[in-house]
Amino acid sequence: MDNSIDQQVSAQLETIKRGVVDIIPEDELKNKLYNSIKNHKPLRIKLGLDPTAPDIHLGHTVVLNKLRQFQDLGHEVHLIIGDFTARIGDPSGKSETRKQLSAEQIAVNAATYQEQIFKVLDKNKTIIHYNSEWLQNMNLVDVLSLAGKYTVARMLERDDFSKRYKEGMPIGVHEFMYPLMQGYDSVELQADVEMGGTDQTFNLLVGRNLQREYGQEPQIALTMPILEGTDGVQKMSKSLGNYIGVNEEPNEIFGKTMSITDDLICRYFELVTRVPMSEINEMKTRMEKGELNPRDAKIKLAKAIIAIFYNEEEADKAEERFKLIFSKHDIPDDIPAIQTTEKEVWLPKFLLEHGMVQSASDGRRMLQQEAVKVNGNKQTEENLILENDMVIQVGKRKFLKIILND
RNA sequence: GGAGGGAUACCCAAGCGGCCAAAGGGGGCAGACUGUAAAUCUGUUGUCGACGACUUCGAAGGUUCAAAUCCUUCUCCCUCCA
Repeated sequence: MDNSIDQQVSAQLETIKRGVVDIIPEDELKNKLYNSIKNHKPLRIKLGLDPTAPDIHLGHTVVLNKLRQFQDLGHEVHLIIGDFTARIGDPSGKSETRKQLSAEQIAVNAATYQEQIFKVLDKNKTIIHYNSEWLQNMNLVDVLSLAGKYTVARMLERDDFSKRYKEGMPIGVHEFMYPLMQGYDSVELQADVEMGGTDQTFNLLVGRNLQREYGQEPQIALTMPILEGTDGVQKMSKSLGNYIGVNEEPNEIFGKTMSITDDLICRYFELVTRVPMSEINEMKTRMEKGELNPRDAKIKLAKAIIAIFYNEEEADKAEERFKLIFSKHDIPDDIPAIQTTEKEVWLPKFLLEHGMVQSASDGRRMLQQEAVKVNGNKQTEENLILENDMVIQVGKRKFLKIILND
């Protein structure tokens, strides 16, 4: 073996191993990398996407980030939109019936998806496929031949299948087809590596086995951790409301990042940013020694995240605004302004009309709790005489500027 | 097909005729504090121009001076047996 190639392999491997849970098997990946470098042939990295949930959050970017690293190392990323699977739907009504999507809906979702994905991925090094391209045209003979390559016993290795089987819960026969379809995607693609969260491990391994059955060199299964949400306990998901979305405003991202628990800081750095590991480890020891205020580490983290989805400039602006409001308790200058001709208002209703409170009752409570400020002074009186350029603040984060029209 | 158990606010969960706009916990919001929208502590958490009124305890009826609580029907969930 060539020494300089070996060095390149080690270097690539180090980047690749950052944050991963499992590389199955690592030796084969080394070989693939070696051959790739030697023959100047990029590896084909696969990721399957379900076009049902078009809102991407930081949790999704963990995998995307890894793909980006592969791209930066010169490899090819192949995204597979599972339009065929989504169109069939999953009628096994047990847990959350998977909805059947129309072709138009899938197209819309896929477009939204891509727009968000390319905030992380390099568009020029990404190839998009739709699995209906090959799955749609299979006939029953093809399907049975595919099914024949796997056994029921092996299917039952999958956790949720074996669990449901033991508990006497129904398992639709077609459900066995889903891992096979996903695995067949790898065959069509001749994938070298397939990525996924740890929950995808079984499916990734099916792909490996199928490729072997079809006479191909099997893919490497590479799994990434499931990221905890801003609460630090449960996995990040939209329905739990503990997510940071890639499409959110820089100020929102900044604030939400500042609200994560301290022990999540390094994990976020490792999994969602491109900050070098050496730097992260240094911050970690300095925080442990008390030399580095976790708050400052979080500021750095928040800026790094914004820089990925937007740019450095937006990151700086968000930081400035945050410091102004929370550290100096000042009033920012880019607050929403409303024009009005009213002179005197009843605040509970007025605040409600401008979306500052949930209801008039809520508004009253805010006043009672001394959460309302007018031009920086506490306001407890329910009636207020408006003045031009007056700034009304509810809580720490909601501001409104009054422009009086005569 | 048979037997039983359940459905209460954003979520979990008490209450089983008046003292219930409904305990407790979680979450949310706010205040204090600080290192920050971390942690901790405190308050608050149906609506209404409001010491009162109105709507709410799976749905619809009924009994009662009075119903989340009792009765009837219906819908949905769960457990056991066949």
